Amino acid sequence: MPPSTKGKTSQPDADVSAAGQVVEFVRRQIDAGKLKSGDRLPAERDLAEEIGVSRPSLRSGLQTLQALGVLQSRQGAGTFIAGGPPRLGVAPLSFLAALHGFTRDDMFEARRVLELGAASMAAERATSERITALADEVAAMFAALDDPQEYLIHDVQFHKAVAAASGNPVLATLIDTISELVYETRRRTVERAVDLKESAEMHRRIYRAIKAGDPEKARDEMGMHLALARQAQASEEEPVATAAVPAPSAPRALRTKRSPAKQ
Amino acid sequence: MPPSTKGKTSQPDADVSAAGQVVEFVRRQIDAGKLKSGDRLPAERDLAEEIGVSRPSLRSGLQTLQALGVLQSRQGAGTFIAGGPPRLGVAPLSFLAALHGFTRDDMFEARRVLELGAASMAAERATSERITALADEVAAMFAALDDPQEYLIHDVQFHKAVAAASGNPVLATLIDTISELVYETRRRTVERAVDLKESAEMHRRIYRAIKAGDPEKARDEMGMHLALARQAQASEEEPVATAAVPAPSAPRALRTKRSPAKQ
DNA sequence: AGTCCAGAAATGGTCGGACCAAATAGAAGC
DNA sequence: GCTTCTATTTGGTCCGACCATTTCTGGACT
Repeated sequence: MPPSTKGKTSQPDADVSAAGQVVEFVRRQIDAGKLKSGDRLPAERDLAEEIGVSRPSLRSGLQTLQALGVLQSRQGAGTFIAGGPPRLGVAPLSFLAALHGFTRDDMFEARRVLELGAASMAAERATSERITALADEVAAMFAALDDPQEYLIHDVQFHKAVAAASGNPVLATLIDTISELVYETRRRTVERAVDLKESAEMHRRIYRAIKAGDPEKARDEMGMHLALARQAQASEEEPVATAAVPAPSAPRALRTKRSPAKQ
Repeated sequence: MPPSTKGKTSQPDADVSAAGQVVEFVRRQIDAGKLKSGDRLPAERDLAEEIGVSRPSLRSGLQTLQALGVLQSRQGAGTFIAGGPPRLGVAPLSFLAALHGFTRDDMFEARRVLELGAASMAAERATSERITALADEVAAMFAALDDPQEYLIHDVQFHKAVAAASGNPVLATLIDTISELVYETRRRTVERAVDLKESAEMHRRIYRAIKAGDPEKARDEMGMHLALARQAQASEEEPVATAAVPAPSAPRALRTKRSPAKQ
């Protein structure tokens, strides 16, 4: 058990488990530029041999990477590095919320902080392309005043566009993730939220502030908009807290397997 | 299209894969309150039978949950729901950064947005306990002016305390995650960062603004502090690719700053 | 009686092989 | 040339076995 023979330059993150080796291997390939977005990995059987682990172990590692959103497997086709825009899964946050009782207000507030910052930064440095994208979404919103479903799509798109206009991909990714989580809980109650005309006007004011390069105003306008949005959302609240699953299925006997000696 | 007729809270996300069933099963148990932080899951062999999948498939699902930070397994002991404070792993963001070329500046900027919001919110609603915790950290920092390592610990602790004082666990978790990622890359170059005395004074000013209940001032002070911190950090820049692999130094244009289209 | 330790049991980790299902590529037929 | 069908590739699932670590248990020792 020589603790030093591992002369590798690896971080203290010395996970020597088989699955860990796989994760680290892929990570190295990515860092070295040998694997990039959209690339296809070797077949599992080949990769397993190359890394020096069994196929089950390899799959264990790939499973981890898949959970992290790094990989995506398609049966019969292969395993690929995730493509498309940077995306952080909602699962981690969602589980965290369920375990620690994060409320929707908490989520919304965090989103508010992020979006306020994004709006401010967008006003400071948005490129003309980004600003055009914002304008397009505002126009689409006004054009969809009589179609709530369509309106909502462009509402979301507008906020994503603001996040993108901030020029910071980390911020944009975080906003996307939290928004998705917040949005997930209200999908049903779309229409009757607020007066769409009023809402569209607010978005237009945000857009104008960003275009004018006024960070404070952009932040304020976004703040007002979110305040109203949250209020509207709160009015349709329900006890959607953690333990609200309405008995999805039979009251299965769960604890009857083990020996009764316990407890 | 037909909105789920039932009042079910289940998403349209109908993953019927074996691993998916496991994840969903655990999720339900958590939502229903049958599993909570620190609890121990049944043995793999029992759980597999209960859910109705094979053990390999069960392990696949557990692997996913482990990657998400929901579970933690200990050989010989069992599998447990993650305990302790809410924590979001750095792995997802870290991989995303490696894949999409997020720069350290991007990270720092996102952190800045979050911490500014947290400081502002802390000033608005921090409880006396939280404020006391802040005071303790400030005191510890002043007491460690001659011990950079110790100082850094309390520096980090102070920022975590501010995040906690915001009263928003989502925000606090996000800040913790990003901070960890930012710190991860500079652990080595600790001491020579800045004048510790000056740094401690800045933290004290942040603390005072929060205690005084002045959101704008708290935000400003935090902003000034972070601006300086970033500047100091930038001065010790280096090729900080994640792994110190010899790396054929990919001639790709990946390591460049965000020159295109920005600013 | 209390304490300590070795062996047994429980439990997660790894492995090899086998078969199934989906997707793709290439040959056969029109 | 185009379509269609088959064969190969590839990921998904399962079984059974064995290993490594931890925990429990029973007995021996003080």
